[in-house]
Amino acid sequence: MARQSIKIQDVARAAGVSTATVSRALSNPKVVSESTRKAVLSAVNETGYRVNRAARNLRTQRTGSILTLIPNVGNPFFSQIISGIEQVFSEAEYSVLVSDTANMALEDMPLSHIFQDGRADGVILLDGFIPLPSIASVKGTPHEKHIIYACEWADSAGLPSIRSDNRAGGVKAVSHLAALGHKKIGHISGPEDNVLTHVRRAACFEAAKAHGLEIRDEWIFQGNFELASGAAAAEAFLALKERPTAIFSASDLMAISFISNLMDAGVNVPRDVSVVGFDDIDLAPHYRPALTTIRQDRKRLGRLAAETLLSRLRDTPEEDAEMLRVVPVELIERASTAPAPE
Amino acid sequence: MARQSIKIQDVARAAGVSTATVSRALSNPKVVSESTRKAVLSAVNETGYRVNRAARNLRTQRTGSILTLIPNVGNPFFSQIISGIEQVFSEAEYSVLVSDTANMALEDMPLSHIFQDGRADGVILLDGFIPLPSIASVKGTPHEKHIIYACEWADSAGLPSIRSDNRAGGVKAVSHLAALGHKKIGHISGPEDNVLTHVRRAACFEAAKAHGLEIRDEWIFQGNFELASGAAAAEAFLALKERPTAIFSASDLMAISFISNLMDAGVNVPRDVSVVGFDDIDLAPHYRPALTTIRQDRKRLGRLAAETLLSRLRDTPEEDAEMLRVVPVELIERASTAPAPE
DNA sequence: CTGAAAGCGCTTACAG
DNA sequence: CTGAAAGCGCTTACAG
Repeated sequence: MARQSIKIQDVARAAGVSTATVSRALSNPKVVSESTRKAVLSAVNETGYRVNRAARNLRTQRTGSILTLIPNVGNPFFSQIISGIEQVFSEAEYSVLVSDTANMALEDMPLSHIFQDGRADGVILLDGFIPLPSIASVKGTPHEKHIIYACEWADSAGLPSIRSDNRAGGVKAVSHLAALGHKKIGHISGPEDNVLTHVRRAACFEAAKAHGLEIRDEWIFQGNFELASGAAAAEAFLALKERPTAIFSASDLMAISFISNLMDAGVNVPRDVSVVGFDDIDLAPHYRPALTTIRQDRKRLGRLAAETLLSRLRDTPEEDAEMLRVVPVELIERASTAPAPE
Repeated sequence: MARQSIKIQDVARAAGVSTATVSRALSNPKVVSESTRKAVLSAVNETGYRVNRAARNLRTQRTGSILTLIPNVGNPFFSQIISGIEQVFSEAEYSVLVSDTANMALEDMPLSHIFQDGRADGVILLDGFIPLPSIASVKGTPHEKHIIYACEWADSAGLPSIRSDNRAGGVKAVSHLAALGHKKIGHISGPEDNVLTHVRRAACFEAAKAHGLEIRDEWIFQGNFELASGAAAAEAFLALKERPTAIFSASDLMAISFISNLMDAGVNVPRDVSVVGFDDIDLAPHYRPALTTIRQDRKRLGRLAAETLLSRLRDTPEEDAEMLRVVPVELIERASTAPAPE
């Protein structure tokens, strides 16, 4: 129960060896003899010694931390992804830092600073919107390989990307509606500046075309993935002279508030209109009608991103080549979709 | 655009001063003359110098990080709290670490290790369930003052606590039901081992008594704050011979799945049964019936916790005395409550 | 297998 | 106001 902080010197003294040997016994046990290893370990226990990270980090030129850059920490969508990331990295003895890009002013803060400062050994970008000059600042540095995208991405950044199969998701959603006999479909999209928006919308159009479905410009409602924009889409939908019989929404949140507002106006889901969401949030099966949706496995996505970064930090050259990992998605049929009316 | 890392020595050379002066110009500008400060600053710009944190941390014996300990990082409930914490600390130039207590084995990991390791300068516990011996390990150390609870807590830990006014929430919920003329009420509680469960349930009983409401043991449904347990409560509710006309649920998630399952069985909310939730999650107004609930301001709670810890880290002795900060809650009347039947 | 010694890159008394 | 120097607590060639 020593009070003042115990340092490696104290352990060395207690074990009757040099500090070098203590250090080796702790971080590279196989190079010391068994007897000294035991002596060191018991001295460590006696003294309650813990390695000081600042000292180790300074010496080894690493930090033992990774940083996640998140567009909005308050958005519950990210919690499962972060959880997956944290799981993998805590097991690998890394600390996980979270930063909200909204509080960061990335325009005048190159990502290279994160490494120069010694804040993290690697970065996971959950935000496809990091300014490219900021990203470019690491090009040509040893840390170039230690930044990856998860979930969102930007093509021009030239960074590895772990993402859900957004295209397959859009195709599955629309094909499901086609199989139910719908001929006219609409779409609630994400915000225009988001990559996911474009991929999911393109997939929607692609599948609609493949199945010979009609899809008019006025049936595309621009949202922002959040609840309120589903309500706005409902308002626009209700004002339509001619309505589609089915909607593919690019997020569950928009789907839910869309449905609630349709129901309020006496339009029944799924009898009058079928709705497919995207995400499969925890609440989806508990909403009424239970939401048919495209499940993305966010925890798995987080874990996969973490494993990818980890192997790059450990410098496994084989895997470095892989620039894209796609996590499969799944159609979950529930009660918000039904055969097309008459 | 120098490639190899620039250190303070390089800046000193470029500015024609000593490293001591560079250091001062950067971290304590008022002690150097204006001319040298300018010279140093422009040398910093020329060279692209950034202070190395490991070196600074080692020298100053601090880390510039705080750690949040979370029972389940994947639970969206915490995201707003974390967001509030991150806002305050990023502004104060601290990094925020997240750790899931589920991955931690706190039984054999005293919290004091966090400080000994030099992982963080302070800790925010979002988990009321940290083993007391682990907490006790910091008693009597300089870091004793740098651990606080947010949201949950444990009375016996003797740590400062920032929390919502859970009691007032329970009282407001039940008083609202009483005002609507309900005479028989039930409660869906959290898990037995959680502090919030006890406070909210006690408040429920207290208010029921004050208003002369009947509340039977069989009308108390044990849940766990999560969606599935609301469905289980609904099943138990539907099996009752005699039912209460109103329910106070200790979380919105349980309230929502409770209502969905009641509706499935032909029991209408709010016509047959009124339901009040707790939390006011984003979805509450978009569910149907829109959920009457007790709003907790989770972001504010997070911010307040961060500010409290920050002032302790900065050693403002005045505020140290404050052991309890309670964030007010608010009844939000929506559509899931109505006057008692007949 | 082990130790003496250098050094990671800063900050801060101390002296002037 | 400024500089020379010590030292924060480790790890790791280097030598034996």
